[in-house]
Amino acid sequence: MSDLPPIPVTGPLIVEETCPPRRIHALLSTKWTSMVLYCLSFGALRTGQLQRSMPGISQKMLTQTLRELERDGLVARTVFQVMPPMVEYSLTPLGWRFVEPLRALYGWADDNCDALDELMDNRQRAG
Amino acid sequence: MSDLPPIPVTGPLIVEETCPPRRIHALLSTKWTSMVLYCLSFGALRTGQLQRSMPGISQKMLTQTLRELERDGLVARTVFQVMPPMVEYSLTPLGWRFVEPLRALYGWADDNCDALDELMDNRQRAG
DNA sequence: CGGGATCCTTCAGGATACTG
DNA sequence: CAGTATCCTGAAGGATCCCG
Repeated sequence: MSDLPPIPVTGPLIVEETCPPRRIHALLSTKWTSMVLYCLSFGALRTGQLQRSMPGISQKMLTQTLRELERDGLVARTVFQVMPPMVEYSLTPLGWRFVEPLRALYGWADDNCDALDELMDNRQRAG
Repeated sequence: MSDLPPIPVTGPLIVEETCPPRRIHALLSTKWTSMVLYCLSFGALRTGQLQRSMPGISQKMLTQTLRELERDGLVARTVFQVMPPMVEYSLTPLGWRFVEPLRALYGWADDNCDALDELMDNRQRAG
């Protein structure tokens, strides 16, 4: 909760299409990616558990998100050869690296509900 | 870059629809909102400057995003009665509060390009 | 239980043209 | 320069059904 004074810049700041901020935003702006990573940061989870952890996610979007995270090397998929089927998802070392900024962001949100409330109040009042 | 060991939980973690993490995600998941806030955190900017700061943004989306941020009370709009028109956008005190987690996130991205690169490499290899 | 395949809806967001 | 108004489409994402 520091003061964060404006940083004086000599020239205008340019946020290029491929700069790190834009890239991390592209990754996290999809609806469920960050939530899945966040949930898995509390421990490996089975598909059903994961779905129940995120009320509102459809079965299709859950699988799709997991497939993408798997492809990106952030999540590992472990299949247990039993009946009925049992699959477990966990973070890879690379995946763990992305947890740090996520926890920071969501931790901030938890600690600053009042800011979020204020925002919603303003939105209400405006229509 | 700490270790971030998994946090043991007694019951399953549930990320409710209205919990702070989901709310901050909803705000930042729109395409330009976070970038506008980020840019304005380096100083007040005029419309044209702002547009040039974010290559790729259309004039329509810029205005739309600014209107929403204004409505939410995160951005202030100052009109100077001159010809040609001159309008300046800046962060409100509430807006400044959201800059902290944003700078943290984007700062992390800047410091961890290699993680982002690794992710993209994995994605390429997978097709 | 996990998940593939389809179909369908929505709407974010881009392109364009016009006003003051 | 700043902003509004249309038009339009691509793609995200939800519902559903079926399979091992």
